[in-house]
Amino acid sequence: MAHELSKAYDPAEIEKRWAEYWVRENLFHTETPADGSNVFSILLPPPNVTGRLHMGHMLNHTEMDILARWQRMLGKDSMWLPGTDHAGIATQMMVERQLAAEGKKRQDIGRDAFLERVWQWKEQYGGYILEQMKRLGDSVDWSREFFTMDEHLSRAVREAFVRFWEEGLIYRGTYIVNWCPRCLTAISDLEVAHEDTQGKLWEIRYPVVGLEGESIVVATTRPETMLGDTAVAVNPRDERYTHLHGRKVRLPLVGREIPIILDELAQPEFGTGAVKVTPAHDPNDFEAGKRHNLEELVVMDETAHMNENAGIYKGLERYAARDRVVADLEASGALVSVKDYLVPLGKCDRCKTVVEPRISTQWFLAVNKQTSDGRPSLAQVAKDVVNDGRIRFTPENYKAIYLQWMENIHDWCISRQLWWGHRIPAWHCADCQGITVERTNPTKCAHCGSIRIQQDTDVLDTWFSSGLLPFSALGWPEKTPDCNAFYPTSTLVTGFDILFFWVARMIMLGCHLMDEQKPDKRDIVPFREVYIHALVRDADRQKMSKTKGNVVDPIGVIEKFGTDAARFTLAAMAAPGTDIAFSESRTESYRAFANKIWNAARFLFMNVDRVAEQNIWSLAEFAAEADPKEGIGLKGFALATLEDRWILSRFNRVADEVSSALREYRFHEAAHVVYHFFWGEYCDWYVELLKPRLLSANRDEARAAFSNVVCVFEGALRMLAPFMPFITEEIWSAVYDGKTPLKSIALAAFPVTDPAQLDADAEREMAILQDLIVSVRNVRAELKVGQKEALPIEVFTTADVRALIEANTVALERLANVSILTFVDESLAKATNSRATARFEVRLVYEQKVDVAAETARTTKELEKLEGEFARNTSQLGNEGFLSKAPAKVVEGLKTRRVELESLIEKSKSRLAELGASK
RNA sequence: GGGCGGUUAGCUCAGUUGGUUAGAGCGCCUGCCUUACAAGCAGGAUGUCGGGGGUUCGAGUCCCUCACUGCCCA
Repeated sequence: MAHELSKAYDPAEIEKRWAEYWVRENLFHTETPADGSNVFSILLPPPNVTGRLHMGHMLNHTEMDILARWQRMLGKDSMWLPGTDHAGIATQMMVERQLAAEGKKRQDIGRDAFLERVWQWKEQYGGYILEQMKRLGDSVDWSREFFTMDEHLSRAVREAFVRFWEEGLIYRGTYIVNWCPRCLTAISDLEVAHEDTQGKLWEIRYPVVGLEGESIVVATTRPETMLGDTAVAVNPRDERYTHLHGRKVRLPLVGREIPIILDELAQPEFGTGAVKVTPAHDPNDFEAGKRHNLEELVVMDETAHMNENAGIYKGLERYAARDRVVADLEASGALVSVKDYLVPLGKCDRCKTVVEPRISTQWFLAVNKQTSDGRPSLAQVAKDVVNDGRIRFTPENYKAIYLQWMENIHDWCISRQLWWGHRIPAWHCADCQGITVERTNPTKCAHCGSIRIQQDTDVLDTWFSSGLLPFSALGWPEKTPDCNAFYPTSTLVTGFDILFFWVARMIMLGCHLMDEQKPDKRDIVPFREVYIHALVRDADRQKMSKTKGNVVDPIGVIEKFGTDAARFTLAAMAAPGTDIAFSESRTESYRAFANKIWNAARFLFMNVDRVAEQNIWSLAEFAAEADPKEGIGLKGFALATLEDRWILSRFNRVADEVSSALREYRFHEAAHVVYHFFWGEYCDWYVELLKPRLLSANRDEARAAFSNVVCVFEGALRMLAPFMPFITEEIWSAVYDGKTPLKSIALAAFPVTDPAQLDADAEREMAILQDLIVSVRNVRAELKVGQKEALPIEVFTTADVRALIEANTVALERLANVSILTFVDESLAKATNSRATARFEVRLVYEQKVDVAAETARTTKELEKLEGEFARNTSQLGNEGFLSKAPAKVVEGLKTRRVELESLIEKSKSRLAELGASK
């Protein structure tokens, strides 16, 4: 039979099969709808082609997949767009490494041949991470897969560049930029990681020209740059130097005379209050240099070796030069002191080489400038759309972080001196030096008509192209049906580490470039919501890092516990704003959950087979009734007993709780709710209560029971499917004996609350019954009665609870192992082997008595707790302010509780007295 | 230096607008191979919610302050 499940749950086999099936069937392809009114669209943060899946990806993908599947099951046109990023530096480095193994450099083979090699590399290894994504079960639309260097995406990059150029927002200029002397390229501010490093502070004496014995002492952490000093700055308010205004100093070692300038760059409070100024090698000095028209004397080359301007130091690497300069300063007596000093060193994000500020000609995107046609700046719009709620951040505090960053943003250096990437579409004229920027490759200079033009050699920052993805991947600049239907995307799920790199840039670029396509200005944003997820750390809360060796490999976790368990673990731990301390013990427990689902299915199928043979009921009857596209409540559920009414009500309530949680990205809550419902309610109580009816000789009763138990089970599978897509797919298919009405559970409907199926009475009554059963079990455990020994019990209670219990004696007998149930007319509070609650008192009829000492201790503690609560209750209810100000509901609750407390305290006291007497 | 966060059971973490008895998983203790599940079942123990002060009828939740700690930016 098609619903035969293997005895042991084996995720590896199941997951492999379905992962392949989903891809093969193109199951998650979404046709483009006419408009975006019923769309849920989400863009995958494209992993680098060089990338390998890590735990951060798995969290990120799990969350997106839960959202995408949930929305799809809610009937949305759910489209999750996958792709990879060409990752300029990273990819270029991979191929350079290959070349190095052959003893070659990229310059040896030339640009064209090199790019050929990169493409080869990409074809061969670039799809690795996409294959890993398939193992995660990501429900992406593979038919729309993109690569940022694809032709149509490259065209979008070019169009964006040309437009910005035409609007005056892209400009070329000579500025001081962050330069990586190893990668040999400029990098943006964001790609520099500042790190406090133990260094030194050298104080150097610069003699004042024409004033014998006078000098200025400057402090520096980079003495080698003194070779490029073109001034010394003092603060105009600093009286220590007033008499030196207008003078010059003589640069030690070099002998050059340089002016003393007055500038706020020098802070009187700091050290001697005087600073050396090296405009070509420090960003602040560069600014000061501009203010004072100083010469920008470059003393290093692009590889951070000293150049001819450094005189005798020429050819030395910067740190070797530093040692020599310091030694020479010391020898000449110009060195005043050396102190240990914590230096905030900027390092290249990619290769950790210390960044060298360097003057060079680069391309920039102006972010604080109005466009030539009078539109507000990119940064302004990017702030507006967040301030006015067109984009919403979760957790909310990222809004402030984002806005603050946007407030202080500088122009973006978008050119990189790499070969791999989108080459800048600008042509330089050898005759008139003019720049030609066009949509199609020009053949002559737009300014002088010369044909001696050459394309700029730089490429664009990778983030420039990824910043366009929310629309370029949908076909922009064309006004495609995809742009119409899927932009703005519904939500963006990503980590805070790329909040500025990527999220902020998508907002700037998206709002600007999509403005013309979206008449409703609410729709210009690249996404309506941003969910920033946490960091996955190791079990000890340490950041995972290769150097620490504590990196958890997601594929390893998947192989050990299964994808479903790994996904569920991450979901269950993904509370917004809180880092995840990933632990295998948690994963183990969620594999146990998967196992529980598996065994529940086996149990059902085992019983189904039995009754099918007797022609009582079969799965075909369920399949005939089922409408898997209908998500409201449960259809075909027959209300017969308390547990039926209860589980139906709980199912409906939980459906709503899961969706509410997911709407607010509270993945952990959604996971917990569905976990507890399936295990703690469906398995532990409903199935247990239902077992006798499954075996019932009464045909109608048995049929109703089977129908119900399978009905809820199938509904629960649909509720679990976004979290655990594999096991639910496998079992759902089995429920239909392999003849599913839809190609996948992923296309079925997610449960939605039917208010008519909520039943508060049933839930309240069930709680009493559960309480009674647990009380009996509790006393049994204390008496150490064997599991198999049935005992008579006596119950003292009110008429309505009595009626409730009488209607459910079978349940009581089975689940509490009760032999005979007797109702008595007198309180059992004092009786031995008893338990008292506010609704009933119950006693086990058993000659052996409980451990009096242990029972006394337990009851004493209970009494203390009750009395504590009673005292608080009394003081609150005796408080005028409370009575007049607290909501009526709360006051009523406390009053009801007071009556209960009085009764419980009375019962505990008499119990204690009785125990004392029996000693 | 500027900004943001965290401190709740042995461990890792939840706790939505202040409101009745602060929860989960793991771990721990006791008893069970009850034929769906030992990856299981049943029962149990465990918290001065970092310290101090304040607002309030009422504070784990809001404010101030101190301590420790993490992150981002410069």
